[in-house]
Amino acid sequence: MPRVSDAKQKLMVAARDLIWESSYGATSVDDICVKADVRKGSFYHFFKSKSDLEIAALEADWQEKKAHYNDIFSPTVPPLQRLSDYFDLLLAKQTERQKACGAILGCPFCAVGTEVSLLDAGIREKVHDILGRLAKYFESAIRDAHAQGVINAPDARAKANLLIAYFQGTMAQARIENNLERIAGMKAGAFELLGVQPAQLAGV
Amino acid sequence: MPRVSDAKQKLMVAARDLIWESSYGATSVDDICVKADVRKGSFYHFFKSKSDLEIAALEADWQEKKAHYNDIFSPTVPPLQRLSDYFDLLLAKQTERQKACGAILGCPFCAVGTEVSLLDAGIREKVHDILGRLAKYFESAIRDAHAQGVINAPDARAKANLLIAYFQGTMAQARIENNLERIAGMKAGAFELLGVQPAQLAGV
DNA sequence: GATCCAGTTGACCAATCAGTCAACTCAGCT
DNA sequence: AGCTGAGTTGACTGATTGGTCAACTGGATC
Repeated sequence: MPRVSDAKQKLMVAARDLIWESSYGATSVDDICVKADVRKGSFYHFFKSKSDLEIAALEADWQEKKAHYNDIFSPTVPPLQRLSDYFDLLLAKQTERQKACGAILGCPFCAVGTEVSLLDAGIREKVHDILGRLAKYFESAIRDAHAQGVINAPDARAKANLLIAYFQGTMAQARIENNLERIAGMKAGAFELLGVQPAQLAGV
Repeated sequence: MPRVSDAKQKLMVAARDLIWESSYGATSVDDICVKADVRKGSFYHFFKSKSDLEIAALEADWQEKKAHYNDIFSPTVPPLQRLSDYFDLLLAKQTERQKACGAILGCPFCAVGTEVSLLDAGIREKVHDILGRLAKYFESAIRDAHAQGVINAPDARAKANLLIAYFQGTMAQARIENNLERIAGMKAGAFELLGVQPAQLAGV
């Protein structure tokens, strides 16, 4: 197999960043190529369309995050600690991005999903799929927390849906308002939503 | 003042519908003009840019909704009844739209806000402003409910933020998943989030 | 060193984009 | 009747869009 190329990866990273920092519709294939330092012909050698690239880029983005999430949501960690660690990581990442590009970007999956779900079924399904995977982490943490008696959530799935919706809504608000405080306050909001007693939070 | 024209209104309605049913970026000025049956020159007679039209269309959309909301959230209505009525109206409107265009569209303000908040400061501020006005309805209903002892929410503002975030997140999910059930289940989720005792819901 | 082929290149295309403009229409006013 | 000016019209522009293509490159295999 002659020639090793990192053009495909560079295109996916460039697409993720540009689309996150503006939008899918406002990001052109040319923009992505320039940022990735890859010529247009190479773009269409690796991806059959802009939509095709975005689907691959979303999956690659998730795969990268998944590794961290598997650590944070490890069953060896107390369930409320998992959620606390997750919100800490999220705040750190958003703060980092804010420093780099001057704005709060929110959730890259939800943002593009909301934008193109009525235009591109492939992207819609990919985003739906990825958000479903994220929900699984929340669900098992909630189920474990209920089993340990630190929260009352007989229906873990329903409670996870509540939490995920609150989470996504807050991320959307943070983006629209360009307001990091929304994200900073999310941990407290999540624990309030879960009905966590302050006593349970000692050391978390 | 010679000639009465409804072109401006027709353009705003067409823009709201087209952008809601696809996206801001994917909706062209030509599309809007065709749907409104107005020529391009007239468009730029009334609005100085596409962004300018969208800002006006968002405000017009809110003004139309505001009248209904003032009825639903009237202080003469019991506070939990207000919320219940609001979620009923929301479900009815989304169901109606689904029949008309075959998809769940979610919140028109949040969708466009998420899409363009990093590209267009004018639209971002308008969306931010409108979502803030909506939050006021929730806040006062929650404050009244707390005062009457039917829920426990000493900080009505914080609880309203929680509810609004859940609401917006659910609407985004409904759009991404094209799933009416998310909206149908939102009333129950909202009351669970508020910690409403089932006994308080008799007749609601 | 000939062959192979994944990867690269940049010119190219038709379609579409937001926005412009000068000419035109027509109801109300004097 | 003639003027005024808000509203209308459709052709037009230059830039940009997503996508195509034939020619080319260069490391690996035989």
